Amino acid sequence: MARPRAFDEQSVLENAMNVFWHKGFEGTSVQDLVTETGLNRASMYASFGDKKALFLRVLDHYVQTISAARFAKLVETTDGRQAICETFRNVMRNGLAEGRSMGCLMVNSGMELAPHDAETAAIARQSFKRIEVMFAEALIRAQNQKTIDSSKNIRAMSRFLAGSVQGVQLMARRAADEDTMRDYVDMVLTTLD
Amino acid sequence: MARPRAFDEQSVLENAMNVFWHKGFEGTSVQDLVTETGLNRASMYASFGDKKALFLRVLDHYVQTISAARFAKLVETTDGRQAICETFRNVMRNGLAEGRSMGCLMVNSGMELAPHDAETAAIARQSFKRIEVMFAEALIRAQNQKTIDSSKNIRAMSRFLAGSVQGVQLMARRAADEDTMRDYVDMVLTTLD
DNA sequence: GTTTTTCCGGAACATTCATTCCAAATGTGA
DNA sequence: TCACATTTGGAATGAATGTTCCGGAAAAAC
Repeated sequence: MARPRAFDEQSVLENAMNVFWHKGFEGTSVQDLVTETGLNRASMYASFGDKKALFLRVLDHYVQTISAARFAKLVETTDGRQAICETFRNVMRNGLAEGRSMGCLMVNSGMELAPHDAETAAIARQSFKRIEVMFAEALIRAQNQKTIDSSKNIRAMSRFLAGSVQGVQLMARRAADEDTMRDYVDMVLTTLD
Repeated sequence: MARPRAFDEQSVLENAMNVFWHKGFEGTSVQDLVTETGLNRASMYASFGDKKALFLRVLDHYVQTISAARFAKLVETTDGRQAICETFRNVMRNGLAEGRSMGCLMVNSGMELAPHDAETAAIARQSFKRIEVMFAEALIRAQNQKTIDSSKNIRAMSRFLAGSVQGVQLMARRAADEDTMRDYVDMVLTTLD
């Protein structure tokens, strides 16, 4: 048949993701991508299309790997209240751990591109909605388990929590100190009482 | 003496601010600035230095005008609790009003540049701190006025409120719908109870 | 070993980028 | 009115941008 690809698509996406995540879309040049992925220019265009197309692939990859891992506990943990608490702790821990301030690629991209790029705006909006739904489901579980009050407004609460988790990502990107983040998260979680 | 300037520095800064605010630092080209300010290329470099220097001037201008106006009620309103509530409503109203999704230039810039640019990172951090202090002072007032419980931890609360106000700016930039923003803000304000 | 199909390396492309330069224009003070 | 100091317009700079193209390399199938 023909010569097979010398690169692994997943690991190329992984590397490209790190560049975009760190530098943003506009801040990343095609040269950066070539250098960091080790992939040849021509191969990149042949396999992924232009910069924008690659970026969208990267965004998808981010959702399926990083984002999925970050919110895994939120859907898996049967104890609804614990699911929420652990998710916030998880996001905070990640934010502090990732050496250079990264935050969340989806939040960053939404902020940078949403105003000019309808495509990215739609993806970010959808991503936000999904997180909102996950929180809502955890809240319903918690109400059934009697660990949060039944009078709480699920929709308002889930919107609040989804917004707040983005607040944590924002602080992480700006490399806020640990104390500030911890105070913020603790206060968010008091709304469950 | 010599030929006087044909432009007003303040209005140039105003126009430049709108461009940076809308498109971000990397997304804004010098050509954009020239076109939008109507100022000549040479005059721009002579009066403001390079792109980065102009950006820092713009950031300062933003703090002194937009940001100051946005948080005016927070320091002026003697009723501490009302000051906080009105500030959130104010920020939300601005976020919804500014046609194209803008958010807050300081938040946007912090997200975009903080990881690579220490100068901007420091300015953003300082700006965040100032807001935190304003909330703290309003909270203390409120405690003295017995409109919030004296057992509340001022430092944690002020950090939470400062973080949350940025959450609102984030939603505004991503053009979240009004209902979602309102639910979010209402929930933030319940923490005062 | 030849053929065939794809991939890879790197040069080449036009465009845009931030920045600089210079001559002409301009208004002020003498 | 004249000379001076500074701004202004626009061209020019060179580097960096995203994208394409082509000849040679590589590996599977015959």
